[in-house]
Amino acid sequence: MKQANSMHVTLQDVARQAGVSAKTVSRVVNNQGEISEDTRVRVQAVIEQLGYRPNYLARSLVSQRSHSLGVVTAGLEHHGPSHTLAGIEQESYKLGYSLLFSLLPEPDVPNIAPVLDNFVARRVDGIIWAVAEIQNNRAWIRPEVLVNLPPIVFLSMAPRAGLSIVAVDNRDGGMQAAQHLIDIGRKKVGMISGPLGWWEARERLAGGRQALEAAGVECSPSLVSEGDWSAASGARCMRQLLERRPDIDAIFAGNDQMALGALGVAHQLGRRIPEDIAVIGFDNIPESDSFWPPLSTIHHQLFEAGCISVNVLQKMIELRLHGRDHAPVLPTILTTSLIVRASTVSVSQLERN
Amino acid sequence: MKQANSMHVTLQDVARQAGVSAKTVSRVVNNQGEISEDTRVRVQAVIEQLGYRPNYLARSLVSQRSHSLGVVTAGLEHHGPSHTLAGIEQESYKLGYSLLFSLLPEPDVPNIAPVLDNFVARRVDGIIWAVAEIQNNRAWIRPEVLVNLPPIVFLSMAPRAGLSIVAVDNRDGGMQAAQHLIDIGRKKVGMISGPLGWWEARERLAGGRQALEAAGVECSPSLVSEGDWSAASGARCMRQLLERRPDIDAIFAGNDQMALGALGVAHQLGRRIPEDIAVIGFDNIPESDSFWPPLSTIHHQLFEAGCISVNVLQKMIELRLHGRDHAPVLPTILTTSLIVRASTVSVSQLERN
DNA sequence: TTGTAGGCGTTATCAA
DNA sequence: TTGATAACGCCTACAA
Repeated sequence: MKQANSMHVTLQDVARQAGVSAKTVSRVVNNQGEISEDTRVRVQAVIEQLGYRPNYLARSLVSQRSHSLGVVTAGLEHHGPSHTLAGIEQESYKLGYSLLFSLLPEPDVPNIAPVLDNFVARRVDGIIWAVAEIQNNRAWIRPEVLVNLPPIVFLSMAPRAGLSIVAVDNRDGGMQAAQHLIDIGRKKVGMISGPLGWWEARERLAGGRQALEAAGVECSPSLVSEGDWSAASGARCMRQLLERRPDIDAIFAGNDQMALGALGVAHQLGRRIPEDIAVIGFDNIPESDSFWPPLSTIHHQLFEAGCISVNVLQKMIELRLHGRDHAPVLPTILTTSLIVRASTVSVSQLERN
Repeated sequence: MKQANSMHVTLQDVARQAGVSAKTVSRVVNNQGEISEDTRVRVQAVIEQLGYRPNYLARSLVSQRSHSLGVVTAGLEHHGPSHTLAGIEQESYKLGYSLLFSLLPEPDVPNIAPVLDNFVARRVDGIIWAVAEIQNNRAWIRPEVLVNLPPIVFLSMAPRAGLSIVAVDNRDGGMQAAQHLIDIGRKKVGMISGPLGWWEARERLAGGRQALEAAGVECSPSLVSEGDWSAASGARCMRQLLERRPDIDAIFAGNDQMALGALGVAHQLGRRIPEDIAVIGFDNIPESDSFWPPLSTIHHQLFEAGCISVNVLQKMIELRLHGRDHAPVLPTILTTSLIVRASTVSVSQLERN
């Protein structure tokens, strides 16, 4: 007799009640194998009557697949990570995976072993590493570590042999931003970069530099200031830059928040935007359209990056299942696009187009 | 002989290699029971040599606890949900729970059964419902449904008998905001509310109304406009309000984004902030400090709400484990605080304090 | 201090 | 079309 205090009805309970074997019930539940319409209906009825809910833990134990993915991320309060996570979740759901979710307190946690161990212990089918590349926080990525892990996809890092990577083309985005400032005739472009420990910040800055140099526009250290992504730091950098170089006629900020801070300082000092100083950001956060004035910026597809990473991972999982491991992996690079608004081009000019 | 193609080393493998029983290895792994230092060291060595990783699925199967929590949320791109989720994650990690994560595509998905079924199938120990209360998207919360579910904590909804609820005091926050505008002598307060299908939006608006009425300040429908939380909608509402009531001398926006939109329109129309129009928001998003001018707003503790919800849930889980179910549950209501910045009080006045 | 037997809920294999 | 039996990896009870 089954224990009465058990909260959950089991396959066995259903089988007994329906007068069939456990395997038969299993077949009904999984819609698998040939079953007489007769018994299938009868079993189905008992399932509903008893309120049977399958136990995926047990199923995973025997099938050696958990149908779950581990996701590691950090800085959810920022625009990028949260949008990427949303994409990851949606695509995972579509493909029938559940998400096991780990949030690092800081992006450069020294010891990530516990997180990975937990994923392995719970037998996730794959892992998505969605933490920004900062300092040497990817030093743990070594062949001897990876070999004991399920398939992994890395988001936002420089291409690297043997790794599956999905990234936005930050460098090209930086080039587009600077090029736009050049195109509207600016000659003294100040750059407020993100923290240079971040790969993405370095890329955006490098892209900006590249465009300026190619156009023969000044690009000296006195025109660059390093922020920390926050609006407050953007304001700080803006003040510093204007002090050093009062002749600045344009600003390329590493993200929209810092651009917001720069705008505030410009207002405070009575500089007209865009007449005196043109400002462009990066990210195209929803609010940037409502800044004063509306902010020109670089749009990139974070949500899509999340979706793609899941699909790539899914393929890797399938490959491993079929024994064909270590198929050559190509990095996926997503392109960016320029959004022109009133912070770089006067309203009258915008309307003319 | 153990299959060679198995990716994972098992307890048995370790036991064989170490020349002990599986149970002994288990004891070492779980640090439980008395074991001679001798064997413990020997077993530990084999564990590391073989790279043994315990299988939590199997452990959960027998122990009837998964040490995982299911979290349902929506609208991660917004400030509130992402911060709450961060709090939930951090606290869960501290208490040794992993997070199973579900993101609803919209806050009012008609059929949430699949999400709950998945959680049950994976035998989560508890569930946190962190979806905003919108329209009747909580209609599914019925006793006959809840009884088949593990313990659940609900975030952000009106107190309701028999449910564990953690919520911010949006109404009091709304009162604080309006009271501040009254305190600085404003007589014509326009209100830009969030979408009125949202419980939180209604509460904030109701709080504002309550304060205005109590102070004998006008509070007519012509002074209220309904946005959708977005900055763009804030701008739209602001224009509408100023058209209807050119005499408006203050704005209470239901969140900081809409306040941002309102600020933009004010600039566009040449109204001085705060001299002509004082503006206050709600949420205290990080950027609000860098708006132009810096935004007065209502701060609330979303991260903490997440932490608390996990602790409440943990207690419920413990109770159920000890057979004492259905202990009386009290709603946890978090207080808000007023942040005064230059959008309601002139800079000179701010500095005087 | 250590080992044995049995079971957690499910699926795979092979017979019937 | 169905059913017995044996895993899956681990833990609890009870013995030794």
